[in-house]
Amino acid sequence: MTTHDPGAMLSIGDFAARAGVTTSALRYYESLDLIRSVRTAGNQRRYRRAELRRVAFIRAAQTVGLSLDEIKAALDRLPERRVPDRADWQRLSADWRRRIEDRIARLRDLQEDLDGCIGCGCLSIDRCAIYNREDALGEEGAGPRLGFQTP
Amino acid sequence: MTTHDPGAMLSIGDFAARAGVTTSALRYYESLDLIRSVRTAGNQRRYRRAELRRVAFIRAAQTVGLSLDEIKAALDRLPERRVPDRADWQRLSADWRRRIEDRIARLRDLQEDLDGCIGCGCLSIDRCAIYNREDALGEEGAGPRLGFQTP
DNA sequence: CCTTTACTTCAAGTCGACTTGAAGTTACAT
DNA sequence: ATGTAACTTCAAGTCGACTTGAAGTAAAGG
Repeated sequence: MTTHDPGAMLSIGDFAARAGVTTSALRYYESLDLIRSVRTAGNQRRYRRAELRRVAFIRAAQTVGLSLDEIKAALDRLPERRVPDRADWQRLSADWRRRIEDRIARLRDLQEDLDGCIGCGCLSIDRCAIYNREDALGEEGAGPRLGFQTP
Repeated sequence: MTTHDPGAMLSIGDFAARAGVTTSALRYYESLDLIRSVRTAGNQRRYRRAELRRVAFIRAAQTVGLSLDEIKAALDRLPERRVPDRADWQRLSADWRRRIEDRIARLRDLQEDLDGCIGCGCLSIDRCAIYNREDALGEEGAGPRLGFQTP
């Protein structure tokens, strides 16, 4: 901690500690315009407490499987001038809840199929429900194919 | 298709087509000992049809968020000599179902929290349930932090 | 026999989300 | 005033799961 002035803006170290992320992650987020900071006379970053909410949103959104690009798109819909209020966040989180529902549904499907397909040791792979679930993979660029699809 | 002999082993191209993955992915899986092939006199790979089930398992497991390392661990518990039977696969899938349940539970928690926390626009980030959900992140090596946790 | 298509290996490239390191600067506590 | 912890930028490294490309070999159809 640098100072104890209650109303002061936070240094990157303090902010990172409160946000539960590393300072390098914060700089990275800022480079992507996900969060903002102001600078001191000596060029150091200072954060408003309201930015904590943005970071919280980013981390939570990530655990639901959103990419930083998608998160940026969501955050960009927040008002520039005023501090986002309850209604703003609610608009965002509605979108989000649909995603969670979606993901849960996918997992449920997979689990149901487990009972009837791979679990049964069947050989009819071409007709296997699990197997034919994700068909639109392969053939388009580099990088991990699976691991987490953000549909 | 190379030949129409019904009982023949499959070339990598045919196998890939049936499995719905690319040939390069198959070679990669083989390099990790996830699947096996035999070689022709001319050093080309030939696959038994039973291997299709392994690939189906791999792909399905990936959609649930397992890494290839974890999948290998699971597959290594299958018998070496005989072709895996219904009981073998069922033993595996039981383990698997627990993982799916786990993942669903996590998402449900997150969704519940959404109703009370970020959605409300609260400022008490330090007490926020979503925010404090994933604390054990940061500080251990490179690579993506989030995106999908395989706990 | 010849041509095409499919295969072989191996090294290097790719993507997202950061981290790490180097070289230098600022701010706070004594 | 000074030591040191915290900060600055920028380039390069990392991880998993593949893909891409080059250079060469094999197999099937005509």
